[in-house]
Amino acid sequence: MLNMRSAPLPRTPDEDLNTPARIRDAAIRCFAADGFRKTSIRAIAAASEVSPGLVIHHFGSKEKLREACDDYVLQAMVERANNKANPIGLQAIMREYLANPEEYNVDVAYLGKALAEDSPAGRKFADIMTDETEAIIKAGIADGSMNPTSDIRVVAAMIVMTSLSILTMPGYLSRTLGFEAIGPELMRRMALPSLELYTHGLYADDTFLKAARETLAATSNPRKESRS
Amino acid sequence: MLNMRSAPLPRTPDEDLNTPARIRDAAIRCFAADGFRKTSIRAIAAASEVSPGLVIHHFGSKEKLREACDDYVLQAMVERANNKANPIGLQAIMREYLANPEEYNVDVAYLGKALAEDSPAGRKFADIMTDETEAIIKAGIADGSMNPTSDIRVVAAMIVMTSLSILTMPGYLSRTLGFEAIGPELMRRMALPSLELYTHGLYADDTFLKAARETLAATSNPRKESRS
DNA sequence: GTCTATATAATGATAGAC
DNA sequence: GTCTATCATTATATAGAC
Repeated sequence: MLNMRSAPLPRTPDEDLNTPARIRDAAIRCFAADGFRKTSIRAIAAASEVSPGLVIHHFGSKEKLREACDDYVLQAMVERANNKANPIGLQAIMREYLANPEEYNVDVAYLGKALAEDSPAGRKFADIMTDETEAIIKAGIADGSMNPTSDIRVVAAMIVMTSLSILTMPGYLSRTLGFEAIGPELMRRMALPSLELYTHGLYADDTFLKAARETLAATSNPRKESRS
Repeated sequence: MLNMRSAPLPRTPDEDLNTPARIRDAAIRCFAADGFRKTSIRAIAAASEVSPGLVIHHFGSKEKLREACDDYVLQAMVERANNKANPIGLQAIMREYLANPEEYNVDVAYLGKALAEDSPAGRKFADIMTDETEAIIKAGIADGSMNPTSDIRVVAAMIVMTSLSILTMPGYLSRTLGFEAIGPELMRRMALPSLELYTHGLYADDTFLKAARETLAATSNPRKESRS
């Protein structure tokens, strides 16, 4: 049922890798730690213990190296994502975090930076996640396990944004909750209250909702200044 | 009751500003558009129609210029934030957006980049917003308008993350919902479903919540490997 | 395949004329 | 106050030896 069996990644343990792969992995670590823009070819060369020239020789340019990293990380993440069970977005990522301790964090951090920098990999990941989330919600509403909504896509986007925030603003979250960093402990603390929120909602009654409905109805076609 | 009266900002309309102020405003626009790191002194100089040397002459360094921009934007935002009414985080920002059309977006975009780049202004803004949100939730629970939770701080963090995502990932949100950019229309579309989510929750029953409670209870003190 | 050396460009910051 | 010119650093990328 769960995919806790397969290791975080079949990513070959250490340095029985060939040079391009070692450079790529070092680049992924660098990009994950400092972001693409801040990371220099020199830093990647140092991290992979080769010369800066060799990095370019194998990948052509920093941009092409990024593409290689994007592809690699995306494939790894999507692979894992496809094994995920029901609970939506946040819970899914939480489970992943809880299940896999380290190693996994590199890809997560990489995507976090990719999302924050709005790079191609970040966009693609967000889009995939949104579509999947929307499908899950649609199915949930159909089978009665989730509440209907006036706009599934918006709900999917909101849930995805909350989930992705854990990746794009890990410093904020850990600081706000008093942890040193994102990790199993923090995730465990969030598990229950987040489910409570998604189960019971925040507002105790329909006051705000009704008010908004009326406001919107009134504002909906509010006699725009004459069209002519 | 609402603060729609006061203009978006008393920020003096155009260029009856002295040079440092003009440079600062141009820098804010540049940082808001491209982020701090990507923006060069030269770009700011061009945008404010002065020489690169003058930018440094007035602010000492790019970092000091950033601090000046941070202070200015933060003050403007906090000022507005203090006028906000009840509805939590997301709704508050939505209202701001709906009330103020343009001009306001510069500050919002600035903070979005600041948050994405994890700069001092972004941190401070997020922290302020979290504390305020937590206080509002606490009060809401006390007066019965909001549902109790096992961890107010976590709920506050989640709501803040969702709200801030609109700032840190504006491209994602508009793309996902099929808009050209963040704006009143998009905000209007989100208003109702987000309130529905915060009012009724996503899950139709307690299944997941109960399951999580049991799992956590079982995992809580799961006989860690002997402590010795 | 891998390195060293270097070309080329951009950046933040300084110096000094006006 | 404002500019021009320039320095010093850093960056990506290239060239050619080994």
